[in-house]
Amino acid sequence: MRRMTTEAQTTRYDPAAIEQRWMQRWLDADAFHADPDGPGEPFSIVVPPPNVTGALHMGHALNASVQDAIIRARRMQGYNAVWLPGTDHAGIATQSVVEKQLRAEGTTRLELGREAFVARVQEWKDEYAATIMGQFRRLGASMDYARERFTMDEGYAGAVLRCFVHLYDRGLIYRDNYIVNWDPGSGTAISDLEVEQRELTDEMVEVDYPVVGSDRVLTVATVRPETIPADVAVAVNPQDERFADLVGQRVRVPLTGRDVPVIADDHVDPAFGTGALKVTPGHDPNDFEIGRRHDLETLSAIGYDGRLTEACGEFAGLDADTGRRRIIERLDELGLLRARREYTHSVPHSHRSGARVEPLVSLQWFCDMQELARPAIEAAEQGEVRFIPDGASRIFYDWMHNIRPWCLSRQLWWGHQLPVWYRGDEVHVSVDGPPAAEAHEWTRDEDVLDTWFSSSLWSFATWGWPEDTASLQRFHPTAVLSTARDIINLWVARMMMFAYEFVGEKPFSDVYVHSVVQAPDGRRMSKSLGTGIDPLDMADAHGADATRYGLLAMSSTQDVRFNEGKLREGRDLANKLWNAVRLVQLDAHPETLAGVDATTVPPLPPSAPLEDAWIVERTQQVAADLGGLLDRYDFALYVRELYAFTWSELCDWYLEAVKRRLRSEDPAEAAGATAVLGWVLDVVLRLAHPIMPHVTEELHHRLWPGRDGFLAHASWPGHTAPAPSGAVARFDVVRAATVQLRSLRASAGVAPRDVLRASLVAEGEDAALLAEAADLLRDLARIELVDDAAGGISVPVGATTMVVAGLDATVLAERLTADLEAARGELALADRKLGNERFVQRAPAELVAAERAKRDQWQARIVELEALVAGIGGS
RNA sequence: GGGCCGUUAGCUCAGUUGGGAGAGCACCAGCAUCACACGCUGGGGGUCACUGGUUCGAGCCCAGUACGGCCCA
Repeated sequence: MRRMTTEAQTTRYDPAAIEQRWMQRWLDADAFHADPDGPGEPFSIVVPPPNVTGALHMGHALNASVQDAIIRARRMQGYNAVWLPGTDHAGIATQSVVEKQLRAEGTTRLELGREAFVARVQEWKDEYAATIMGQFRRLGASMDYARERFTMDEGYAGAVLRCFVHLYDRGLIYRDNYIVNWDPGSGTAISDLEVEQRELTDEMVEVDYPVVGSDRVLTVATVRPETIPADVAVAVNPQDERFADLVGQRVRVPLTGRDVPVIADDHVDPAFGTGALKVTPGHDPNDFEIGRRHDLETLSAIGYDGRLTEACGEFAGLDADTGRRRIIERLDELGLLRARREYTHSVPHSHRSGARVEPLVSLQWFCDMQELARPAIEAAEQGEVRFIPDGASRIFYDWMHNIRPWCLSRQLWWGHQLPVWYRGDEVHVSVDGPPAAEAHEWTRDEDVLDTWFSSSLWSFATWGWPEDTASLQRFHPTAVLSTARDIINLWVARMMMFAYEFVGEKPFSDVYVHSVVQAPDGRRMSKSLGTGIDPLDMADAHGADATRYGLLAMSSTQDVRFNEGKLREGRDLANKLWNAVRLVQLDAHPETLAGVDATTVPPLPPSAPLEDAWIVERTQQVAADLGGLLDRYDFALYVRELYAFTWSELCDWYLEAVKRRLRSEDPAEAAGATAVLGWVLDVVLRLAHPIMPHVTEELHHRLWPGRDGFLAHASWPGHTAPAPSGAVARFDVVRAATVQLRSLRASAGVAPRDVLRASLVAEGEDAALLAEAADLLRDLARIELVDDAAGGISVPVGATTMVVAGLDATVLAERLTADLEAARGELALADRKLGNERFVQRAPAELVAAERAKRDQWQARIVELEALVAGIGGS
């Protein structure tokens, strides 16, 4: 790898040029390709395939950041790491957007015909899949792009049909009549997911149903009188004494002359309406269930065109709204209308067309799920598949324990057409269809499979199943699936069921459920409300690294509000690293720098400067911490510790402390400083790389132009936390003293550039330590230690006392008096606690002892401060 | 209507097994200090939603209330 530039860096990091250039280099070098025969333990991730409907949103960007952080770290750790990309055909959603496009062009899919329409959607898919992959690359996602899959590509489509046939042969897939969400706007059935509830004000009417063989009437409340012609029963609650004697009798359905039974069913709420419910299994999902329980027939009053059917007699052909008004008028004329009033309720509408959903019964293919669910439930219970955070498993169990048959067929053209053919009453199910000789006699089922059916094969079909490929052998099961909570049941659970059924093993070991990124107002980001924020815009504004950093910093086990400030924090951190490297480039000892290696802790002689011993120990500690946080999927803490260490320890303290030696005339001193500083930066860049791959790769090559290969392939600095050597505690004493002295100077109004003379008067460990650290005090606190600071004032610094010249006595007295007040407050607190007998008796002994020590320390401190204040006052 | 989660500084959020609250941003004051003004130094700011309980001790455990969000019906 050649050095990219020889001139000094600019003072501000500009991600725009650098990010795109590195992704191109990685791709040109095939840096993210993993071969099944490659070295290392396999570690694989399959991306949750985004819908080809549109572009990536903030949730995708967060998930990509999570997966890339994981896969990059594992790659550096020596695993044979592979991240497989791909997209989902998203049947209903994609068909809808293309149909909308056709409408704008003045045509429809029906005019186009199935073949031409599918070709048209394919064009859309090609365009959007390319866009999506480009967006992943823009974010720095280290996917094995040559492995890109699509849920309808040739091999995958074959796998899908094979699964269907297998489940059919096992008797788990069957055909049945069922009520579906019919969207009259687009002329198809739609899934529950495509339905949204809207509040509407309709009219609730009460209608008399005469009881047969009696002069009584049963009054029924309904908002859909136009479905009366399809009534097959009237239901009351079994506990409802008002109607107990009517159960088992028959009533006459108005307008039709048909008699139907009065039945008792728990579903009926006695407090709702009149307490009597007209049962119309053909037009209401709840009624459909009641119909099944009571073995009722299904009639149809509304057709697929949204108009009243022949069953409605004189009203046939009217649209539902007109029909409703006319039927109410007629009921009124007949004297059967008892009441009418406004009624506000939720009404299902098509998310796509906006039309009011018409529940209708039709013939659908179903899959029985109970048997498939069992191994998946056991896997979760036995910890073979783990959910992180653990709470996500409850969503899984709730659904799996109450699993219902899955309606597989969709009345769409975009998707996997069912491998089902009909000839009269005969049904043929196979991957290849009926024998060629009689092919013309058979008609293929028009419907396609629910998109989630094909998604359920994603963990294994992407590696080439049903072929027994090397990749499948090596990379399945995958290591972790990172996904959103709302598709745990739709997708994750089904992947588990299918993996056990078809490949006999789990699809993944861990399921990491990431946060939902909400809009800044705390609600879900919404396109229609205009609260969506495009992650690619953020990458353009702040850099992809900053966007990744920000999203991971926001991530949590809770849902989170989007906070652009966190992205700016990432941008600032990138800039901080950039400038730390700049300092090294300007000042470091070149030959020494070239010899640095992150995986080898630099040896420190016993005489090594305190700051070196401190930063080396802290760096190992942080490397160990971060490794653990990654294993626990705690990305927010990872990012926070990385930031805090880089900024508040490495840059604020170590760089400031080491500058003097770095620029020393003495080559040995400069080399010693470079060896440690270079090593720390090498480690930090590696630890930051999974979060901020571009800037770290760039800086790595700027610092070490002689090194071969990418930082993306460099070894992980997997240091274990060293036993405390005391260096950290000792440096902390110097650090605390520095802060105290700076604070004193500031409150005394001493100009920052003025160097104050000071002498140490006290004995003891800390005094000796500060004496040794004279250089640090001068550089960091601008305090020059001298033997005798004539005319100085005594001030407490940590556990010792210094005489500092050049401080204003009055200001200092105010300051010390404030300290004294605070100390008295602390003493009072400790006294109160120790005065509580029950605390002394019941609290752990070491805690009581600690409290006593605290009290003694504050007491001594007060005595000292009182003396100092008196001394100043007297001078 | 059912379930899950949240409420901590002006804002966005941390807070591991209960032992006297932290970060970033924002704010105030100072600094053109030779890596960085996307910076440096110092500083102010919290009745941990509310009520009650358990405990020597509660942001943390328990019960209830209010408000907000998400999922399901």
